[in-house]
Amino acid sequence: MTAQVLPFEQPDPLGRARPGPSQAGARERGILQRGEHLFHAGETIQYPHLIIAGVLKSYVTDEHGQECVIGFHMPGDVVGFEALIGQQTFCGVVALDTTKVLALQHRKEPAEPEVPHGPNLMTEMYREILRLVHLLQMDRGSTEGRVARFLLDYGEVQAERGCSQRNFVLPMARYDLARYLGMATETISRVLSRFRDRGWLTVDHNHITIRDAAELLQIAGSPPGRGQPGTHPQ
Amino acid sequence: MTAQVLPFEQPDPLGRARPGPSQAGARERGILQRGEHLFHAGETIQYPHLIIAGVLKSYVTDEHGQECVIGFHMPGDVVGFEALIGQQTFCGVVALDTTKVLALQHRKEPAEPEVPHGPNLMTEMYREILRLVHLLQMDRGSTEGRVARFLLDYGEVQAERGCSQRNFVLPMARYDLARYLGMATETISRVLSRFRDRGWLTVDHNHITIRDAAELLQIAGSPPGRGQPGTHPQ
DNA sequence: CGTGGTGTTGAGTGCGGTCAATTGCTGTGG
DNA sequence: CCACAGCAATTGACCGCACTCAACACCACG
Repeated sequence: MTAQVLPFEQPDPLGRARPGPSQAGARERGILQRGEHLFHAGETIQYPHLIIAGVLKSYVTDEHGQECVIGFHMPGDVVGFEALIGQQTFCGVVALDTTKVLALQHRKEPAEPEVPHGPNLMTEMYREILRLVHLLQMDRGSTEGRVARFLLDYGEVQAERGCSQRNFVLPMARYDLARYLGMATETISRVLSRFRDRGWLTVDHNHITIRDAAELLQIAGSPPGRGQPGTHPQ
Repeated sequence: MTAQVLPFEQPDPLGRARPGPSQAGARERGILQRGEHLFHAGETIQYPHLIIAGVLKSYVTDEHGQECVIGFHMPGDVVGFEALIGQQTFCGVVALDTTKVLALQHRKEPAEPEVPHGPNLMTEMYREILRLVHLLQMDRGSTEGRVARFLLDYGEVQAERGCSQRNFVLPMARYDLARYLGMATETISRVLSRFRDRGWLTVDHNHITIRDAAELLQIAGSPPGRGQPGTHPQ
């Protein structure tokens, strides 16, 4: 890590956020309450931020006010790499829960030694591209396929963090999940209920336990439209 | 431009391509016939390529063989920036028409002067991210909205090239367009016919003339589902 | 002239969206 | 401690958009 921690003293580009219940001074220490924005779309930011704890979502808003969730960000992720190339943020980033972030100072000296962060930033952007392509691909499938794929992917992320791959708590609301997967919240509910009825998983509010990953994987990438041709009743 | 033109002598990672009708030696000079691949997915490539003439599409293929078109690339675009960070390509790139490309040599000297291409590559990747987010956002709208948005966007690209913004020839087949916009080819046909019947444009095979950009813009980002609420009968 | 690829158009249907009612959880005040 | 309001999530009813299947038109080939 060549980045250096700053005391997180952004002047006040966050003033637009609702006057949340957070204690004065909490935000300056990098604490965000649920619903508070880390960045707003179009903002010019100083530093990328490392997420210490909590969850954030990044989203864009279309001309009709509909929000399109681009991604969820967990502890260890870095958001706001636009700071490193002097671009405005193209999406808003908001806390889904109480969240702690850390501003990362980026060395700006022109005479950069060989591979300090440069490759890191590039590979970070490259991974972002891969993530978006993956999301784009998901969008083409059926709603069941999208939800199944999301749950499996989320399980893998959890596993990478040393948590259970099959037993986890979704940190985001149905609405956010729906906006991420491109469907209605009711459809999320229905699909989860369907999976539960088939015995593929158990659902208790946001607590998910995967019971049959094989079946989920089976339909994870299934195309929309009618199911297996030849299987439908006459 | 700090890139240098190479005589395009890729050994033969392209051998997998179908034994196209191209003359021997044509490909070595950077000429691709319709259907020939510039890159295959998973390939490790040496240099990014500048497109001189023609059109390419980049795509990924899901586990069911369905291809998902990520983008179309026109003269002036650069594809294959993975070469600069030593990554494998994540998507295939194939010519939609006779195409001429140029391999760009990338200086690898560690002591890079200040801003030779570094920012260029990064901003290139950043623009790719923006493009993907835009595409993702489009996917949420109705089919009419997606086609309208595509035509308007394509017109703008044409205008940037000094061509007519309202009168152009689409270089890709209906199938590719459908795969790009996430719909069936029949739907593309139907939407274009509908636009034509409404007098918004004229269609002659791939030759499009936009006659009412305002109307197209109106529905460009319209959400799917029923039309204007309050307008439906009773 | 036959043939295959590509685009258009029609018929039918199912997935998933909207609308709406109900349930359950949470926090707040009496 | 309970009543109530407010919000999130679930479930049901309905229906329209877009997909599949199918037939046909149109070129560009040999």
